[in-house]
This record gives sequence, structure tokens and C-alpha cells, in this order.
Amino acid sequence: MAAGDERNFDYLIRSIGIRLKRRADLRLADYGLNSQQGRMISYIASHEEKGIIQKDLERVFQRRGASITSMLQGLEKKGYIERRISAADERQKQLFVLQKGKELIAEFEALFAESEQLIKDGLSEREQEELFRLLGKVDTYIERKQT
Amino acid sequence: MAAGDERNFDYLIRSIGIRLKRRADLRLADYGLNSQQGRMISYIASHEEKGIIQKDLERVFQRRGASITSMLQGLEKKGYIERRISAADERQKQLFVLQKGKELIAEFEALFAESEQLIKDGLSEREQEELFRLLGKVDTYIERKQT
DNA sequence: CTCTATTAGTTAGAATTCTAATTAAAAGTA
DNA sequence: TACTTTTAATTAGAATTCTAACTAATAGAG
Repeated sequence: MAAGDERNFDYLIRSIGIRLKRRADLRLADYGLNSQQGRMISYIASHEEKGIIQKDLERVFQRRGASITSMLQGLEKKGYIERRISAADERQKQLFVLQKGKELIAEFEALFAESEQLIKDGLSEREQEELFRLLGKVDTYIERKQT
Repeated sequence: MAAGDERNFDYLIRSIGIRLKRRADLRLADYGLNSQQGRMISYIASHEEKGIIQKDLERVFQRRGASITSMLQGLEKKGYIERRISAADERQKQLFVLQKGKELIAEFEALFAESEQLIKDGLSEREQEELFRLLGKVDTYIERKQT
């Protein structure tokens, strides 16, 4: 940042987000995936037992239905996941991670843990807790304001 | 967030960023612009006196040169800005906001101030200061780690 | 039961941002 | 000066995400 440039909340949050994304994308490039795809495979894997459908991903990843369809079509074509029409409701598709995806999950988890650690490293334990608490508070507050 | 879903730093930062972006995009849609374009016009306006070129925007907005070129071409075509080849260095283009852009700046500033306020509203004065300090610390720390 | 509204997902096409390769100017080196 | 490297910006083409319009299935109301 050059002197005189504004550093407001909006800037800082976008900046940190971009830096984390760049770093994670770089680390997953070897696998031909990006960080969003890694996160999605991980998320599906950890929720498939209880049952998970595309609608759930719209909410968690805050993306439109069309975007989710497109992402999942890509992951399915590459053989990472499978989508099966739900027996109970034929509008829905149940999501499952295939072997090829399962093999990478440890890698994804390690990467995301590193991102978390990168944030924590610059802070004391007390600061980590405080930042987490404040971010949670802001996220929840804005969420309520938007609905 | 459903129960059992992970709320980590990475998630919270992305989530807040997406919510702020959505909100700002919505408010600027009337003008046929998005929040990134509004931010860019504002930034150019407040730096054109000292002189600003595309390279500066790459750094501030953390986008690739090709992305900046594309964004500015769009804003130029719509008549919001002007790019003039620098007299001192013909590789560079000096950036200026035209009348049509200047007329909207108050609007942009008000909108971004609202975003800031939205974050602050959920927090006490002491919490605001603490969050700002911690985000700045994390941003700076990650920036150093990446270079 | 029938009609209407809502919900889950898809498609087409546009906008944004990216990577890689390229052009042209300026700076560094010998 | 001549050659090489670096820098600023551009282009082409790909990837991601969006909106709007759509299909099909389910839920709700009378």
C-alpha cells in the first residue's frame, strides 16, 4: 500500500480474501483444480452421509444456482463427484464424492489448515480469538441486514 | 449457516466480502456499473492530480494488468474516464476521470461509507478499533509472506 | 381433486478476470 | 553505441460466475 491510499474495512477484507485465494489457487494448480473446487469437494465429502443437495451449496458458498450447476458439472465431468437424482424428491440431486476426489481430500484439508494458520501466525492467541469473534459478529450482523 | 458447518477465518472473510460486494453491486446497478467500477473511478479521481497510471491500479486492486486494461477500456468506452499517453514515458497511460464520472463520485463515496458503517454498526467503538487493527495486522503479515 | 405457487435444477448468453504471448518503450550493461 | 533486460500495456482465448428464461416436480389452497 502506498502512503495516502485508504485502508478501510472494505479494502482490508477484500485484500485478505484475494491474497488467501491466490495462495490456495496456486497450491492446487498442480491438480488442475482451483481453491473453490477443492473447498466444494471437501464440503460434499463431509456432508454426504447426512445427505447434501445443490441447494445446500448455494447457501454455504453464497453462489447462484446456475453457478453451482456449472461448477458441479465440471467436477462431475472430471470424475471427482457424482450426482444422483433423489429418491424422495426427483427435483433434487444428491451429491457424492468419488474415489478420485476422496484421494485428494487430505491434501485440501492440509491446504485450508495452512490458510488458517497463516492468518493466526501474525497474531497472539488472544488476538486470534478476538478477531474470530469480531468477524463472526460482523458476518451475522450483515447477514441479518440483508435478508 | 447450518449447524455443523465450519466457520473458520477463511470462510468468514470470504462471506463478509461476498455480502458487501453483493450489496454494493445492487446499489450501483441503476447506473449500469458495478462496485469494482465505482471504486476504480473514485480511486482515479482522488489520485489524478498527483498522476496515476494503470500499473498503480494493479497494485491497489490486486488485479492482473490484463484485467485492468479490460476494466479501463470498458470505462473509457462508456465515457467515464480518459487515458492519455504519458509525455515522460510513452509506455505509460495517465488516467483521468471525465465529467460523466465526476458527477457520480459523491454517490460512490456515500455508498462505500455505508458499507463501512454497516460493518461498524454491529460493533462497539472499542471493537471497531480492535477489528480494524487486527485486519490491518493480518493483511500486512500475509502480504509480506507472499512477496 | 384441480389449479396455482413454489422449489430444484438447467440452459443460453453476457460480464469479469485470468494466463500466455506479444508489442513497444525505457533502463541497464559493456 | 549496441545488446539485453525490464517495464507498461495489449490481445486472444479460457474459466468462472452472473442474470433471465426455462422445465419439471412438489406443495399449498380452495
